[in-house]
Amino acid sequence: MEGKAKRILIADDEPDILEIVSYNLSKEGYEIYTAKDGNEAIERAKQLNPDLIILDIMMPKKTGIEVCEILRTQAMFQHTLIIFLTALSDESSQIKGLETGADDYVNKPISPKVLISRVNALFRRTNTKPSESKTLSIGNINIDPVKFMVMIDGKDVILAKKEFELLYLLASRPGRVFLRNEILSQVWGNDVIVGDRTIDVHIRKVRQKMGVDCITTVKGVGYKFDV
Amino acid sequence: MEGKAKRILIADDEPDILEIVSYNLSKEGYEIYTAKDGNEAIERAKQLNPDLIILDIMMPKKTGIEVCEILRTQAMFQHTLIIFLTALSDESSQIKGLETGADDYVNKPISPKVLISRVNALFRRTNTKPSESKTLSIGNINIDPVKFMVMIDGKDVILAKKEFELLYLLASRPGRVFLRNEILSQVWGNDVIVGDRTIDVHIRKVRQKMGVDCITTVKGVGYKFDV
DNA sequence: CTTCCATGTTAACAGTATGTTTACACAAAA
DNA sequence: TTTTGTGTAAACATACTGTTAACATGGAAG
Repeated sequence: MEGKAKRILIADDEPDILEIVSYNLSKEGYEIYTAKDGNEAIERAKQLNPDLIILDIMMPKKTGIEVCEILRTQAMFQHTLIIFLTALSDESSQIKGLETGADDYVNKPISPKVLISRVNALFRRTNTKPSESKTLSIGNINIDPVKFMVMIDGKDVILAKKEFELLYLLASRPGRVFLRNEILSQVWGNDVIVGDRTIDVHIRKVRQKMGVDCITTVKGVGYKFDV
Repeated sequence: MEGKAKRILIADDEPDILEIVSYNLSKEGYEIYTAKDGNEAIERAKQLNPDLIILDIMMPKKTGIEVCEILRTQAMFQHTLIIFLTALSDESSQIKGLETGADDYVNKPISPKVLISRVNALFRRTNTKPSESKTLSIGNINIDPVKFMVMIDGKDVILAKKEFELLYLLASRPGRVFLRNEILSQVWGNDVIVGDRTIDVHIRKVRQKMGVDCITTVKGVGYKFDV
């Protein structure tokens, strides 16, 4: 059910707001990142590629509107959710915000509960597209079967097909030990017969390419992905 | 340009509201249908299978909340957008509404313009796929599907039709890997049968003409546009 | 300490997926 | 008609994957 912690970037120049929102959303199981002004928001967005960006409108350097406009011109952020969170409650600001390409517009003073509800509602709606939803996140490791990509601390790791399938299997149940037989039947298929060392060699390649050792050997049993 | 007029069902027991909302949304090009109470809303929803349902909460027969709950149990309405439009502005109602499975919650008195913005925002998000003829920018690469042109660092690159379609598909989701099958069905169409090397040849031509290598091969899987 | 066995490591091999080039049919433009 | 360019196919070249085999290592049991 879980699988993936959504990443949320919050940009606001008021530390109080950052703290309140961060606290409440992280309690809901989201991974929270923050930025203090418009420029920092753009920079961090590019680094993190978050699932949702919450933007204050009145910020130093660049306003939330400007940030939104800039991000929306980039293909990378075409599908990123954006919520404006602002004290400007007048009608035209709201319309402007939504037309800039935001997905929601919430007025301050904010109620944490309402914000959480709206965030959840946004994710509920986008989650229904099953294509993007199988991404695994364990710590700072990101495994995306759609992009066929592994990211560690924001850096890409290119794995071959079998290597990726192997890693994905292990990472799908972090901490759980997979017997060699299980791995064979899941990654190679039941009817394929391969030598004993084949799994080891692939494990080695994955370990090597990832740099981080997140796969533990359980001698006489199999392998597991470290939690 | 546009595909097809979106259908919106509005349920409210106040004729005035029905009229104002209907008028404003139909002016935007939507097809509008109405219902006067909860039961009628459910009935008409089943008949019409609308793209969006706008529900008043305080209605005779069944409240908007009840209607929403009932609809959401039906597979048919799992992906239908729902907006609550209500005079109940208190926080808990809003939360309740959103948690029932609604996609937005707008308070009365309504501003037609705000409502329109929010409706548009919802559809913008779900419209995703087909020919979202928007200019894409990735880094210093600009792809304009209207002019059928690609610019790199301000310099024009002329691509043939198929080449352009291929590039545009990949660039529409930078980082995402497209399987060979996907590429075939999206660029060539489902029924067309072409040889194995055809995709490669086109990829090569695109790479060649662009000068920059922004397309990565994922062996055994497909191709992706580098982020 | 020695032995044994499971796994780690490395290099090399074969098969396959993709890259590359050329050629040709066909359509559009001139 | 000629000319030019596009899309596809075929043939060959290349690079990489997946696999094996041979050997190294390391820990546990005796």
